[in-house]
Amino acid sequence: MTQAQTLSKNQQIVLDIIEKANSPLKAYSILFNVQKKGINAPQQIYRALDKLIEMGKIHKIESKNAFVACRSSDCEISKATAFSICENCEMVDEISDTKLSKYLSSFSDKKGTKFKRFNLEFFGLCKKCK
Amino acid sequence: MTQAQTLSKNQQIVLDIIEKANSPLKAYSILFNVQKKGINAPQQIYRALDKLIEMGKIHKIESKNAFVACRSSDCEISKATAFSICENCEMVDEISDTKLSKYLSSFSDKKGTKFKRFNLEFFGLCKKCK
DNA sequence: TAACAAATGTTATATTATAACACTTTGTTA
DNA sequence: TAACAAAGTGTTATAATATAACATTTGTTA
Repeated sequence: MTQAQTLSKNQQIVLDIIEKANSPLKAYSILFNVQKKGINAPQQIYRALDKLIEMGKIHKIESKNAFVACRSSDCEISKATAFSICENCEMVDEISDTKLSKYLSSFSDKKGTKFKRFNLEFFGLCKKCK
Repeated sequence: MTQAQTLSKNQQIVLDIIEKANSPLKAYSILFNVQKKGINAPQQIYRALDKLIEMGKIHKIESKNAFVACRSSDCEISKATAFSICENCEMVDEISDTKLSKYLSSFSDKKGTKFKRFNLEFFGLCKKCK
């Protein structure tokens, strides 16, 4: 039973912007968007981003240094994330596929080592760009 | 039949260093290591890195902004890469698992879209750190 | 309400990566 | 082999991404 998290002011501002966006946002583009709200420094953005990631509210797209809102229920606090990324228009979709998620969560390497967490990024062309 | 690639001077220098390392190297740490060899600027490193990635000689670990030599034959010009990353000591191993590679290479999302390329990063503790 | 944890605001700086331009070397082909 | 194109090099400058450190405020809980 996870406690419903209440967000701090800056966390809520940053999350709102990311949720409204339909593509991944970069930290500095978030910063430029919130300067009217009194947030002036990168630190304030990065701190909010860190907490939102911890809470599983957003994910970082590592290959793009950009952030998207979590749309999945599978990934439970970002232990198991998968994305499709369009190489042309930069669009990113979170992949929510129980079979894939189970397969990778239970994957172990040749030494039998299991892992706590994974992040998978697929690249190709989205429907529009094909 | 792929043509054996001959490397340029800088490409060879950078590749040598990455191959000798037993953990991922960052661009600027490569730079500091080769200044005695007359390479002075980040550009020179990044250009070599880009080409080496294109050739499939090295891979970028996206979550660490670091580079490792390719030890796999599965990944054919970096179309299908998977790594295990120790959260404690930062060690990275390339995962070479035919089944995993086939499964992910033929994966398609719910709209039936297939992808050209993927990168998978697993996180956990390595044998030493457990 | 005292004590502690979490979040904030701020300045400064570290780290990662690319732009732009002049020049050289290498490879191709007429 | 001369002429040209393509790839690579060297260099200066700067853009983009991210963290350190510290003083203060807010929120929580004993």
